Amino acid sequence: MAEEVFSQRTTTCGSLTKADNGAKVVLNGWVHRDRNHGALHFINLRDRYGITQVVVDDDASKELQAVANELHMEYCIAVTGVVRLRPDSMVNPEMTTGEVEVKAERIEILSKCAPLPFQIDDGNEPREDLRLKYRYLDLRTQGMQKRMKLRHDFIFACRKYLTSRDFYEIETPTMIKSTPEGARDFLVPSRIYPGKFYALPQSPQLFKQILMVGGMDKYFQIARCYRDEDARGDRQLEFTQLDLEMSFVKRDDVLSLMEDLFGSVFKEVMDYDLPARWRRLSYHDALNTYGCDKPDLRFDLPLSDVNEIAKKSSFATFKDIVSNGGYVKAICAPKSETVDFSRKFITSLEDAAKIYGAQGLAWIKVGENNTFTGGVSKFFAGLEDELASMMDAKEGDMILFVAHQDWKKCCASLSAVRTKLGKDLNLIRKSFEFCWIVDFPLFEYNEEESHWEAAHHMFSMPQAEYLDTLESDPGSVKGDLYDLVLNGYEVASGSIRIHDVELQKRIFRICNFDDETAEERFGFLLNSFRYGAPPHGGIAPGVDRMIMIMAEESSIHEVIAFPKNTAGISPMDDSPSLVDEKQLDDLHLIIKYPESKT
RNA sequence: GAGGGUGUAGCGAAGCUGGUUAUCGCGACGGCCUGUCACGCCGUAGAUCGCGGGUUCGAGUCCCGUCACUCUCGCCA
Repeated sequence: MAEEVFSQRTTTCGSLTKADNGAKVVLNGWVHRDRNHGALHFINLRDRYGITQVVVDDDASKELQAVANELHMEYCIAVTGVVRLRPDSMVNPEMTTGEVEVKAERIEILSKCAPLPFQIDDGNEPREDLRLKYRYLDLRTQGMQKRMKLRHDFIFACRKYLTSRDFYEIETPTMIKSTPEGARDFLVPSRIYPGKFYALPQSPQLFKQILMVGGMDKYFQIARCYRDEDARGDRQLEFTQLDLEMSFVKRDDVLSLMEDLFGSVFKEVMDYDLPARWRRLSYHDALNTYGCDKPDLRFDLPLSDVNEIAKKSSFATFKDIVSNGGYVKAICAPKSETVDFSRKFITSLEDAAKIYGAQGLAWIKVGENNTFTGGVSKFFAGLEDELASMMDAKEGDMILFVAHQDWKKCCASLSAVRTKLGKDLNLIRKSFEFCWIVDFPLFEYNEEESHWEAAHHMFSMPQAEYLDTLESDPGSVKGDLYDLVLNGYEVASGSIRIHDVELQKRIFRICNFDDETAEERFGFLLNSFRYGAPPHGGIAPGVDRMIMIMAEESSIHEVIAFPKNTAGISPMDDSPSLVDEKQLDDLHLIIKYPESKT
């Protein structure tokens, strides 16, 4: 190895204070800004820890002046010099190191920087694909540095807390057997066994259950999960879960552990005090009251059932839908100082509703003494006081209605209106509002394939009172399932699991897996249950989503070091990519291209 | 699979109902500058307006197609 190839730092760029006055130091870092006054140079030197001002004085040697003149932004340099106090009038209170500067005696250029494809930290954020292509530059920005720290702090705090509660961190395989339900699997072809494939796990579900059978009692893992589905702002094809599982627990043990965990983590990481216990809503109540199973509780605006009064109105559309067993729901938009309930605004709300299946959005403006104007007001003649009182509507408010045959579509459409109102009317409080959604239905009917399937997954325990009616009335069965919702995002999902072979088989059968298929697919799980399986349950918070919300971002890309774009491509390393014929041969694969491609 | 939005110099943007040489900020390059901290000042270069076709005397602008990115629906136990 070479001897000393560069002057190694004695401290970082965020640490010097006036207590260090007179100290000889070496700093390593990047040229953040370079202010050249001819004979006088100011260089803001940046590393992960902060920024320190380096000065090249007019008394500097010719050599030092020459090097200083050569510098450009993002050059990686080593500065040897002496810490000194800035003149009083030159102190920069904006910088933590603003009371001092380093008078350079020597500057070494460790690595030059090519002309930048975009500027770092100048406020003009480039398009995301460019940021992703040059992620190593993007990561140097203050925002990314801050979010990577938040991510580390969050994960470390989780590890620490769970360890204190007797959890073991255990890794499970990332090449496993493909299972037939849920999302599409990513497959890994086997070289040794032609035609056979591993799958990348969609979650460590079965393995963590088997860890419980193995007597590990309490387990967690920062687990990478893979699902081959289209991306969104809050999800991509590979993501990270804080996966955990516990033995000999009931639902409330898991819920209170999570409350304690995040209470501790939010305090430690953000100095934020969460309530000790969080609101619980049944799945049905969440849909009925907020229209969706992941309500944003940073603002209220509940939905109301107005079937009864709709029936009494003279509006044929509502009456028809109600008499055919459909639903009419309404929401009251509070009077706003900043937003005018114009035709244009109402249309924008209607557009939001239509995305989720609403045919239209009916509206009424409430005036003085419950006088109704506009929209469908004339059909509610004589019902003004009743409706206004039911909706708690006051002068200046607007009542909005969605009517639909299908309860879920009615809820979802009006929920979209609620969300838009929250944003547009500026009703969203700045806070972290957790809530539990519990009592999910265990099964949903798949119309296309004409059979029942698991609403979450097939390993969740039905609630005891439904054990006798699983087969006769699957649709009404509620499970010991729970979702954790934060600010309108689903951030965790879990359940108490089945640990009994016969019960598990009954669930498989209802989901259209005969015993033979179930044994073939899930035999290893069923087998483990034959050897003294403990009651167990768990949950898996999405790490990316949690940190995204904590960072007040709207895309998980902002909290993942190297994310894929929405098309599943990584612009930096250009994956996915073609491979050599030789590699395909080794894997016994022949590519069958779609017709449109070459 | 479907819909919306965006695409103008290395980056971020402006460019109105079509009208001369496409504008601004940052950056790059050259020069000046002793207390800046988004330093300042003077100057220079840099754009087939995503791509293809059409309408028109004339297209960055209008129309059709296409590609890329992005948001959303479907999908995501």
